[in-house]
Amino acid sequence: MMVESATETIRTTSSNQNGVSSLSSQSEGGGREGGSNGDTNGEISPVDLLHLQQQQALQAARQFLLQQATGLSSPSSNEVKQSPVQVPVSMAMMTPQMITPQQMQQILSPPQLQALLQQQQALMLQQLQEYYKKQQEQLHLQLLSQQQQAGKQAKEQQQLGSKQLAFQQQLIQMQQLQQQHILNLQRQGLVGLQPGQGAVPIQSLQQAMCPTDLQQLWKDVASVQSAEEAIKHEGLDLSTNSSNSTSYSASKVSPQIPHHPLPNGQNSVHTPKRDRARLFEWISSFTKGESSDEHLTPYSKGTPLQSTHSTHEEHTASHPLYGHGECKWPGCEALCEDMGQFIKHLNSEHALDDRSTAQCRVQMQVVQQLEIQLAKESERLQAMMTHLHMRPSEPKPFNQPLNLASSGSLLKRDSEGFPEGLPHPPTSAATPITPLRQGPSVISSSSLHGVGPIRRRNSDKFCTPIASELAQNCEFYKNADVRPPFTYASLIRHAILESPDRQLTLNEIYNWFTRMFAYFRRNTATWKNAVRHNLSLHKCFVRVENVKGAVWTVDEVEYQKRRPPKMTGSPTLVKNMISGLGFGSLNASYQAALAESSLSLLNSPTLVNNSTGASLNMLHVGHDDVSSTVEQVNSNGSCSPGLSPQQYGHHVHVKEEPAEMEEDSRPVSLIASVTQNLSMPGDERDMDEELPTEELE
DNA sequence: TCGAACCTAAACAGCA
DNA sequence: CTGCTGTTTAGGTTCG
Repeated sequence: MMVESATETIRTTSSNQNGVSSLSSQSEGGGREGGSNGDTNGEISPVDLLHLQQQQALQAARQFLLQQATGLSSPSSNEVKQSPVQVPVSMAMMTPQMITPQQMQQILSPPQLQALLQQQQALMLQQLQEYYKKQQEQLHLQLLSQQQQAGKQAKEQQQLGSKQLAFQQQLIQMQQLQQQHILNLQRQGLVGLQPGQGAVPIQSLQQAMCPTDLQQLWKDVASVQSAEEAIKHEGLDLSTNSSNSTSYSASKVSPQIPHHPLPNGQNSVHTPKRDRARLFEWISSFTKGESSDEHLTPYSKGTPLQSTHSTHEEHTASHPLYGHGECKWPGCEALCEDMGQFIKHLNSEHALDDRSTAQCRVQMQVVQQLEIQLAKESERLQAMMTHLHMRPSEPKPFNQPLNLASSGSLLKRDSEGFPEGLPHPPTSAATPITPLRQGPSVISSSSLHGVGPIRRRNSDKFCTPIASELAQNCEFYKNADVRPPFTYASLIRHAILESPDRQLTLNEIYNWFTRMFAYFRRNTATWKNAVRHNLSLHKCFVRVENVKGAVWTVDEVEYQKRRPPKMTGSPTLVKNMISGLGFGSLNASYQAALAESSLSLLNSPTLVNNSTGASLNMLHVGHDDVSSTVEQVNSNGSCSPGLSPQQYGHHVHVKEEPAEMEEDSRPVSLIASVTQNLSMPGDERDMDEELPTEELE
């Protein structure tokens, strides 16, 4: 996705600004120039011509690089439209160290980078080939014109013949040189791929983009420049030189310098002097911070780096290119004892020359990629937030579970059905999303309550166990008028289990709701009715007549049984959960969640062995482990610790039983309770599937 | 499409 | 009579 758009960006930039045609037009200009030279100065020697051609070639190649870099700094409208958050490269170039290779490695995924680079490689190679082709045509034209001249002047025929021969030889040499150059670029990764070439050596880009490699990459750029210098100064002799100096492992990936043209579309057949002057203008416009300041993003604006840089970098106490006693120029790492030495080093080694400029361009490219990536990620974030109805302007809590964000009803399946049993993504249990949420100031809109119920089972099912979720977000729910992502049943159960005696009166349940959740401080009639409804409806809630009145308890077995663990939703999740019992390399919080999940899973009747008595005991033990250990650990601490494990599940099916009966039934086994229950014909709820055998089978 | 689970609303009864 | 508690029914949504 990102690669697509990135290349698209490049393409649009190129097409908009004559990127592709600039080379050809340039070579055409060069051709005309060479042609006129040939016409007017027939005396020009082939060697001079060749030298001129070479210089033109070098100049064009350099210009080509410059155009790419310049094109980056002037994003087209498409780019702007495409990535509103995009940061202009100009200011990034001022502080090349702002985005380190490590950061780049972190942000850009290797496949993305690789694909992008390959695209750019292909494009660049294509253009280079095109350029060389033009050069060859040019030479042929000149040859032709010379031949015509020769035809007119038969007198000098022989001389010309030898001249032609020499010229042709040089032409061949020139072609070899060009091929060598392309090959050389390919080796260095600057041009890596023939356009039609499908198979690309898949190398680990991550490895390629590790800091050391990036440094090497910088050095490589420098070597390219050196090679070009060599070409310039040594004429034809460069081939061995450059290829040797750039013997570079093909497995390395160098950053591709895309072919962005000059923004003004100028042809670049300038003399080197003029080119440098323009280059200096171009760079100094950044270093002076004139135009770049308006491009500063909130991220970079006002940072120390930026501020020091925008003043006068050479004279500030701290230099963005200087740190830890060494030069931070990409690929340099020269040790400088003090700032003065560094300044000296900077001025001598990183003066305004082709190499530094090329490095600047590469850095710009790096920044550009990062910006594209940032824009993409920002877009994604926006889309996600929009999807979750959590636009940044909205004061809704970020930590709000997905389901309740959309409507504001209780979740359909909560941790109750898969109660603390299922593993949950570390979103709420292990990962610190919490800092992102907005906290107590969050007051939900009326839409939260006005809209009908929207429940999502899945998130409820596999997300957070109520205990850990509540433990983590206790304060949040207390203050934020946000509907908790749990079912009434799970909340009631949690409230009861959290109580010292694991039993609550209805009013105490009400109080727990209002105490724990700001949401339940209004619309009391509705949710209280729902609570009562749930208490009555679910068999897992057992009403016990106490001396002080009726209290409600939880039949954990029934609760677990109530919803058989349908793990169809995420088999791998279950698998991982089970395999995660080893708790190998997970972090502590997630281990806790896993432990909770695993224990709960063990409690699940479907996973327990089927022999009645043992299973029941096991059930009890395991279940108590979950409830007393996990729940208490994970709850917000209000649980009373003094309860014996056997207290769970003892009040099973004592509904409508007299209080003393309940008291006596405490030590009684579950079987006894169930048997008792069987004798109650009125309780139909307990009749279906309540037999112990069924329960355990 | 169907069933399960859940939510909401409401009717009703019993009791203090 | 009122309010609380508890039960039951009905209708709706969501999801597998």
